[in-house]
Amino acid sequence: MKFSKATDYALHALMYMIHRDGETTKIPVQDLSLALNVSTTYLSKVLTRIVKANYISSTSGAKGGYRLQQNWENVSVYDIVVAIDGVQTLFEDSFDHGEECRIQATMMEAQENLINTLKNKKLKDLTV
Amino acid sequence: MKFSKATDYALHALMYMIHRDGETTKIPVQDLSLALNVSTTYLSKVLTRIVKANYISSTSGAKGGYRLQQNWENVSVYDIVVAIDGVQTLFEDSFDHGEECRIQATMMEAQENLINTLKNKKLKDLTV
DNA sequence: CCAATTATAGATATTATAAATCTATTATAT
DNA sequence: ATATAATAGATTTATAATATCTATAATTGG
Ligand code: SF4
Ligand code: SF4
Repeated sequence: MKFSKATDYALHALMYMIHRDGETTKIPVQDLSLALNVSTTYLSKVLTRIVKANYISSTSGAKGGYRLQQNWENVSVYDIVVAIDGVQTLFEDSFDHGEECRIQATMMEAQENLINTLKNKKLKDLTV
Repeated sequence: MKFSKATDYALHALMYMIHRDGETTKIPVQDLSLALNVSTTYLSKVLTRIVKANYISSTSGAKGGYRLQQNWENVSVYDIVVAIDGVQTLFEDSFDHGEECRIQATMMEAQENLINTLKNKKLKDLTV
């Protein structure tokens, strides 16, 4: 019942990028790594997932780096969580007696509330 | 971002006890273990935490076993989660820049929503 | 008191997963 | 061509959850 550190790193890297230059400049992982105190290789691996999910872009080579996409303002915290950790289920029913079960239903409801909260928070909201 | 299996087992054991006899009979872990298909030793270890939290009682020796407390109806799903896994934080801030941070605040809010949902579900509600 | 039954405690082992590193490769600018 | 930077894949390390094992303590009934 814990978010991964990778998600933590990703969110912070994004916040750093947002505060730095918006979507104008390419920022090498080196810079982010320094700011967050995380190894370049690991952070790069994490950010690659955000690239794959198309919330940031990347360019290799000299003067390359990561850059926010135009749509960044509408990306939600949940989007990032999913990009990093995939779609998670809070509750893994060890037995599963079917739909109408109250334990399952309760956990699902709790999970929905959690997810909706995170869906409703856009990255932009985090900057205010 | 997952509830533990132990919590799963505990909830199911409790449901079993509730459906069996309410708070009248002592049920040996053997029975529960059989019903849930979990080893007696492990299940016992899990249930001991529920005993410690005072939601069920236990008596050793022949004719012993676990029994619901009078107050079981008002025990919430969250109570069980805490009894098993302790108070958990969904988000471990790797850096922590303080109170006013929006990332932290968002995660806290999401966590609160999750917890409140589980607090509002009593074991009794699960039987309906 | 004795034997059977049952929970508990503590140590240990097993498994699973996340976190991190390392190496090699590919892409780009100058 | 060289330096820079991302990516991929393999591998290692760390951590926590899950589970088992063994010994001990408590209770019942004879
Ligand atoms: S009681 Fe509900 S949660 Fe438990 S095994 Fe059955 S379906 Fe799953
Ligand atoms: S930005 Fe917020 S979440 Fe990130 S380290 Fe600072 S306080 Fe923590």
